[in-house]
Amino acid sequence: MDESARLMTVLRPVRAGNAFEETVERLLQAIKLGLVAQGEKLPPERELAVRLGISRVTLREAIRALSDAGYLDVRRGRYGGAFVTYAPPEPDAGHLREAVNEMGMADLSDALTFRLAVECGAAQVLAMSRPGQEQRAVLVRRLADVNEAGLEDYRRLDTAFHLSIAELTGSPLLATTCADARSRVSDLLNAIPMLQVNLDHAAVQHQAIVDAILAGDPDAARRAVAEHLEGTAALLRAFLA
Amino acid sequence: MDESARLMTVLRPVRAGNAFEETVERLLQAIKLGLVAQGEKLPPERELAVRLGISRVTLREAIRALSDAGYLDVRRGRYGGAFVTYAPPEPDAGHLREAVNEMGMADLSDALTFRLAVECGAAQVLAMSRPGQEQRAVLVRRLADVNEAGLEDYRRLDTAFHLSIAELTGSPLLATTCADARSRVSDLLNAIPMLQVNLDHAAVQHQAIVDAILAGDPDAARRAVAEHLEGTAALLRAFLA
DNA sequence: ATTGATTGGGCTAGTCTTAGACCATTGATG
DNA sequence: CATCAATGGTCTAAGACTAGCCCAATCAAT
Repeated sequence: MDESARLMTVLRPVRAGNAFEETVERLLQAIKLGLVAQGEKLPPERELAVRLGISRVTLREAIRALSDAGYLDVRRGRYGGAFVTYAPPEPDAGHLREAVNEMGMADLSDALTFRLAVECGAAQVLAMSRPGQEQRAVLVRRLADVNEAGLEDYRRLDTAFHLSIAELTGSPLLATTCADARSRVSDLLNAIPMLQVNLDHAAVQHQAIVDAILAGDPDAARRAVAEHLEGTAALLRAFLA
Repeated sequence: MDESARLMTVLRPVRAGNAFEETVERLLQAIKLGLVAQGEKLPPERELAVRLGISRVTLREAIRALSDAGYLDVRRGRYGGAFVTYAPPEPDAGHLREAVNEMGMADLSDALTFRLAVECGAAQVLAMSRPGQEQRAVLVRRLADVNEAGLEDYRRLDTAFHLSIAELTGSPLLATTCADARSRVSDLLNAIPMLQVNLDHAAVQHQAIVDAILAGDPDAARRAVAEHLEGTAALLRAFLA
């Protein structure tokens, strides 16, 4: 934990891969977070390439790879586009072990710690900021969405709820960081079976988070998020054992 | 705050610039955070290029730019290297306004919010983790370093103290995120005059942070960090007005 | 003074990436 | 059924980036 260790932290690779690989990751993030739901399509290639700051050629390579991997269905012509075909796999301990083996235990622990820190931080900041009527309404709406969701939409709307907390702080940096943190564990979360007991428990914890934020109580918000995420982490560990 | 807004969050540019620009930013981060102090030198080009995952040509362009801008002094031959010549400018309201104008008020607010969230999150996580003897010793050591620092070393050791909290959580993701958050405001912080009153105040707050972490009290840790950073933000605002 | 190891300086051939133009397909609409 | 706008498919020339190699400078050790 000396200076040289800190130097290593900052002098890490400038780029996580080539443009193609990074683009695949980014699109996969949008898909797995449910930002483009099954049946919907990505923006047109020309527009998307501009948004991502890459050439159309590179974007098309990435889309081709995701299409080959079964995440997208690309259709030509007017009203065509790259349609999302991905549906999260059925919860299963095998998938979970597979996902954990792919990332390694160290990275798993890193990802869970990271998520805990940034989501607690976001909730706390939002609670401190005394959100206005409009923001409160969005938060309550997202909570209701999760509670009304069927099993198919649950993960997606749960993600939307969690991300909206960071978004409502008004900090784009915080929003993208929370999205990043969430996407690092999304495959793991998808592997956890959705038992009614757990969903009920989660609903209570979600309510506690919203209550604390609406009450402007950062300590309670922090605690509620920590409890919720620790609960999820415990489920993961139990399911792994 | 609807789905399309969330999509924009994720479908942002894949790369923040070309390899040259990103490399300049990264080196500047290491320099401004004081990870390579004045008079010290960067690792040799060949080694650094590997660490940063770029070619030596691109690295050399970046070093050249920083050398031209007065941050580095490059010397050839054995025992040569790229020596850091940068010293933070004297605190001054002019510098501050300049820095703020460069980044814009929206980005400033974003950066401050971001830092508040991630540093509070890190402190909370560390407090929850019940750090071992060795970690506690590092934390106490860093605190002592700040308190014993002269005016010249204060900023650098203050940075080291703050970053060590994130590092001690054992999460590389969290450590790099906190380093990123800090570097986004370092120019602003450098512009604040170091009055003894403020330093004394900061010392008390630093102590409160360490006490809370050592006591394993995440709420107190969160509160202490929030108070400390809010104090800094208040100084900034006051100095801007 | 000579040597040798270490480090920055520079060149070249090849690959990755981009910008922009043009082609092909689709399906709603008149 | 012909049209047309939106969208994916393809090609090319130019620029960005890389890997690998060799040169030049410096200075401690001998």
